[in-house]
Amino acid sequence: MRGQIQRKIADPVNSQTLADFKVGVDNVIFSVDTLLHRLLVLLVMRQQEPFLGHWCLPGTLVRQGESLEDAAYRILAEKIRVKNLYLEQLYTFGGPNRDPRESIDSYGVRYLSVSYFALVRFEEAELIADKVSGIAWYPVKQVPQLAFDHSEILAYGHRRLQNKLEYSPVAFDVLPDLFTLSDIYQLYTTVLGENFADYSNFRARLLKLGFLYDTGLKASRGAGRPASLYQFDSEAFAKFKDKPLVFI
Amino acid sequence: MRGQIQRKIADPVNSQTLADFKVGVDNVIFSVDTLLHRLLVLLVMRQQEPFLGHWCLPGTLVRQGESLEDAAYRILAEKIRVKNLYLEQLYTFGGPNRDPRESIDSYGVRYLSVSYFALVRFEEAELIADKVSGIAWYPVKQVPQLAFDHSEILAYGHRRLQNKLEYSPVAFDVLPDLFTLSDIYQLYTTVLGENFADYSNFRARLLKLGFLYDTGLKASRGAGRPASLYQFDSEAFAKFKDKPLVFI
DNA sequence: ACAAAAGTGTTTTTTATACACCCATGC
DNA sequence: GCATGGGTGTATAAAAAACACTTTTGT
Repeated sequence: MRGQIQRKIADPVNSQTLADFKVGVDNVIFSVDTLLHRLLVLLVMRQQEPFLGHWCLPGTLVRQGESLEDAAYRILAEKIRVKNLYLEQLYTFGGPNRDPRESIDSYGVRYLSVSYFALVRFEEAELIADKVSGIAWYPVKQVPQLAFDHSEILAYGHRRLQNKLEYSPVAFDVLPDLFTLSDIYQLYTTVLGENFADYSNFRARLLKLGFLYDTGLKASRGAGRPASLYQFDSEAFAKFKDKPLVFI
Repeated sequence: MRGQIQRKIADPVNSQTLADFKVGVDNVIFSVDTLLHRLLVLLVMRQQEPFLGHWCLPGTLVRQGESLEDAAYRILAEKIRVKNLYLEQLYTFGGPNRDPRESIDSYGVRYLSVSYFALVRFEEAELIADKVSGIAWYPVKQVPQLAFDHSEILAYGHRRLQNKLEYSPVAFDVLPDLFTLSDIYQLYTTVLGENFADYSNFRARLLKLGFLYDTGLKASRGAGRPASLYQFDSEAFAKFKDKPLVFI
């Protein structure tokens, strides 16, 4: 905050030492492939220097009149078509020398990244391939070294996802309208690992919360007993707003 | 991210529509007056337009070569002298029109604020009054309307403080080397309100964690039985790192 | 002696964890 | 009929919550 005006009035001495910033938004977009039991993150390949040909998180510059969150949604919409998603601000990375271009044009320009974290439904998400570009879902466990400090951003986003899943109902923003309890369970095990609770206890806890409505409909998927299809009851969930919630 | 260079090379069409940013850091600095049972936040009075004469959060512009966190520490050090504190990034507010100067010099310049949240020890903190200025601890419940969107930032910081206190040991960063269990209890009740747990249960839970060492020393403060003075044992605490922690 | 503050213990309720077992379907 | 996945129940352990009581000080 405080730009030219204050520099002239209040701080003429230090005016050269202030940093000028380019502000961008980078998204850590996760999805869960429950069939293959993999947590995926969306990566794009850089089409120009620096880091030409390296994978990185999808990012964009913020436009005039556009909020940071709008920019995050825009970048997401440019890369994938998806109806339901969860998105929130993650962290702001703004240290010096996080972008090699800072030294090149050496006007003291700094590159700041406000990162956002998103979770989308894998089965629904449709990747938008632009002409040239590389764009792909990468299993989080197999992500290569990323451009800039994006590996660090991704690691931070991964931790946030795990916490979010345990303490808030993000999963339901990403599940289809009708889903089975084991759909949820698969999602949780994939993201959190196998050691958090067995199916039976997970089930009991979730149902006791009372915001899952059993439609009576059944889903038959190959062998085994057909599962009940549930619906998220946002009215019944409303009373949990503000209260801390543990889902695992 | 991506500034002049990319504008010329990759996106000449939209170059006018991109926003330029002034980046500042604003701190929400809390302290707890356990004697008067009040949660306090540090406010300063603006010395220039816009919002001349209004209270706001202490903030600063980021300098060349200075990280965001460095800037946050610098602004804190300019306002108070304090040895122990907890500080972390809070949130980045960067929507359009959050600063009236945007419309004035209308070059499309945007004012972005990376906010930091800090907790310091009230008894130890010494306010640094610069020549003219107003600077004061305000009870959070009695804070007036603040300049810019700082009321919103404060509200966000307040929520974060409450969560932090419940789930992490921030309190111990702010307690003196030797403290009594009721010191901690007072701190918790002041921040979280009176309805979280009674003293007896709070005590039992905290001691069971095993990282508080009873020095055997006693603190006698007026009437009543003298309290044992405890010490935070960071070695014994180490095993709780990474694990989720609930303190209330 | 008694009020005030610290500290201990006990009882009840709730929640977590680990299982064992029954149910409905496809092949 | 049996493998496969869905669903229920139970027994035990641990934790949370409520509250009664004892101890040690100052006055």
